[in-house]
Amino acid sequence: MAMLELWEDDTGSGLEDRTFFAEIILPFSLPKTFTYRVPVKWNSLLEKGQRVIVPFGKKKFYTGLVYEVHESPPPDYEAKYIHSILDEIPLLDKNHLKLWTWVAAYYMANLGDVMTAALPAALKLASETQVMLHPEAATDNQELSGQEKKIIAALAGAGQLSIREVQEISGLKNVFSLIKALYYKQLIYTSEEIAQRYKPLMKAFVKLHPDFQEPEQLNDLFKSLEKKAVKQSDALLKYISSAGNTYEWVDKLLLQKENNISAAAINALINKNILVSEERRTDRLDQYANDAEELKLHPFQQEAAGKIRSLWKEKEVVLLYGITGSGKSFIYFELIKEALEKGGQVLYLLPEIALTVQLVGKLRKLFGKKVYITHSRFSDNERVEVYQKIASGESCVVIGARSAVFLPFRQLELIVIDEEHDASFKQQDPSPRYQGRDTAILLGNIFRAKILLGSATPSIESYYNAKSGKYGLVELPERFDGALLPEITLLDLGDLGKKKRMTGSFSSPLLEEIEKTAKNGKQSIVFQNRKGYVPIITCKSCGWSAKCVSCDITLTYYKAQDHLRCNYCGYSQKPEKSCPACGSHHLEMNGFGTERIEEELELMLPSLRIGRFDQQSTRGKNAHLRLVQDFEDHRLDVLVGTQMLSKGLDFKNVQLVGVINADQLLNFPDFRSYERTFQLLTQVTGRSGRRKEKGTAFIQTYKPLHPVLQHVVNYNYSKFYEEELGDRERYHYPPYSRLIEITFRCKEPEQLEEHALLFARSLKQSLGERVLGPQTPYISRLKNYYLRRILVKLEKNGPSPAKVKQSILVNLETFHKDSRTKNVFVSFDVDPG
DNA sequence: AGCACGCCGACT
DNA sequence: GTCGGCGTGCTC
Repeated sequence: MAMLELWEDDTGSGLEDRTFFAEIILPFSLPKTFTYRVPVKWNSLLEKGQRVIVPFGKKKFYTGLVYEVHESPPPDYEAKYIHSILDEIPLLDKNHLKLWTWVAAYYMANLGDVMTAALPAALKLASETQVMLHPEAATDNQELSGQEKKIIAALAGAGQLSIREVQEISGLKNVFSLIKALYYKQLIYTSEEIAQRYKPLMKAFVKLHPDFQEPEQLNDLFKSLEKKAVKQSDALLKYISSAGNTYEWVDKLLLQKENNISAAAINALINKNILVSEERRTDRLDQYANDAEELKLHPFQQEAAGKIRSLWKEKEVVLLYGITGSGKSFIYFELIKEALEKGGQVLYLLPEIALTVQLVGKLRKLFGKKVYITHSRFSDNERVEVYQKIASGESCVVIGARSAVFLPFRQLELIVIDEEHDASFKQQDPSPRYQGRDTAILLGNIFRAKILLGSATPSIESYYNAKSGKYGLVELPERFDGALLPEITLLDLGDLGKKKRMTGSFSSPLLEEIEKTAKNGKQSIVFQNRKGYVPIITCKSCGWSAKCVSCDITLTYYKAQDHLRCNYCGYSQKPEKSCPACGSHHLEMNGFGTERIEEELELMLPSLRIGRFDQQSTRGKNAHLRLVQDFEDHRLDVLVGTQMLSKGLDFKNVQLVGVINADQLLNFPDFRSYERTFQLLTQVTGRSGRRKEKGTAFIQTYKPLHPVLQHVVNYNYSKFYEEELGDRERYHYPPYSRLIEITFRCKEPEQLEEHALLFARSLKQSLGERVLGPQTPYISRLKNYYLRRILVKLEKNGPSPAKVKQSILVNLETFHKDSRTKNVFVSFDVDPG
């Protein structure tokens, strides 16, 4: 434990004779905080929001966070002592703890889950078991297995190893039991050590020794070096030219690289005490010089910014609704500039950080060094540095995905949430399952910061909030620079089929237009929202179809790799030659994925250069960028792709967008499907046409009268919204509700069915209309279990999640007593809405 | 997250 | 007969 800083005794504060206890959050999914005793010497030192090291379990030590300090000793156990304090100044203040508490309660997560999500891994230190050879170990006269000998040998070589390292070196699987055995034989001993995980980056700097700074002395020095050490004299000269005549500190590596001088020459100068060297702490974050580009707004953008400013006087949140290409970003930039001028911090939230190169570049040109980014791709050390920068209270803009809401802001002035409707603001998988957008709004409220939501296709809930007056609304109905919106046409697949005007997936009008567009030197985008070659393989004689062994989802066939894969879990297998159910060889490929569309198009229009843009074709490190570049530089005429095409790409020369089949989108079994379809089609078709040229978009469909498609064609967002909301209310899905998901799990489907139905009935008696289901979930099977789900809506003004959960649990208990079903398991989760 | 305890299958 | 699989439960 030598690495831990120990604090000085704290006597004379008047608190010496009192005993304090602290509620500590531990970084695991545990339902409560744990009570630890505060050593008397830290009575006045310990504060809420500090990180501490505490013993937990039999021997481990973990980083915990002080949630509360009080004086009530726990009644039925002896509290352990806090081992040490990690932050003298609390890392988090009451604002952040308020956010954590809110997230945990609102999304039914544990505080530990929130802590795990909120703190960079390098700030969560934990002890590791170190293994050492016992000094008096008599290795020779003991009977040891080969595996044990291997471990002893490894330890003899290294002296001390962590269990992890032992595992890596020995390559053994059962290290833990072997170490235990060796421990009992008294051949080794163990201890717990806490490793510092954040390592500051050290850089060497050099400077001319003060003894040589006078001109005559320097002259003498050069004279003596010129004869025997030409390289050194040269190096010294280079140093002087970059350090200037005040002989400043110069980055040693940079000096070497830029002037092509060897490390040996500089080291020799250091050894001779001609140069002085010093290791200095530097940060890893990109530091860009401020190019100080002037921000110029068009009058209509000025006007919109003005409207936003005045709405902020009454409302915390403003929704900026502007179609693709309407110039939203410059309005963000203007408001960011103002926030920075006030000395505040700005959070710029984006759904996914991957496709933001253009944005980051622009922000750096405008705000230079004040721009920081956080990524999931950033290293632990880099994340800690961004975290510390924000915690220092420095005025800056941080660009980040949803988890950036947990950064330790001090002076938060503005939050911009771009592409507000995007589903990836929702964290679905590990708890806390939270909606990043809504959490950001709460964060803004806590800090009294202004909040700006932006989208070309707002989510139903935000649009509703804006229309109902909860948020301010600013609309940009026109395209920037007077550019025209594309003309969207629906092509009736049924009708065109009857008239024999279809070739494979392509209707004649679409095909002709693609050809014409290429001839005119313009580009086309073909949108098909399915990966792979075919999404389903079925048996013609018995109806069997290839499904994933664990997910109950049909397997997609990928032609390039000649295998079937589950798009949900990634399971893959070789395609069957005959039907495994009936033995028939009549296996049929149904439907079209991007691979197959690309292949068809290549056959029909062989003279065109066609590319494919989906997860497969963009997998490699730079494949994605290269493909985008190829298309941008017009080395391709057509780009076939999935919904990846809708994300933030801006192709200037695209004249035509073709949607292969809109029905697939309309059939997606999810209650947000129409909204998503509307958004996706609006975004994709919006990629067509720029500047003064009007674009064209064709949507092929069997349902040309479908209201969603009609609204897309007419750019009729409000109308779409009215109908959609009406529908949702009819089906008891208000657009903004969170749902408690009660999942029943059982190996016997009949038993599960019966159990879930009965339970839902009894739950409906106490909770009424809020209970939905049992649903047939999209994934109905998981490994060898069958799943059934009951949903309970959580209304904004209804009882709290905890209360609702409590009444569900009470119900469940009585239900279990009555029905005696023991092999049906129940778990709880939240859909963050 | 660890780690202990406890109960069933394939092995020296 | 035992090792070792992971399901369950506890940690202040």
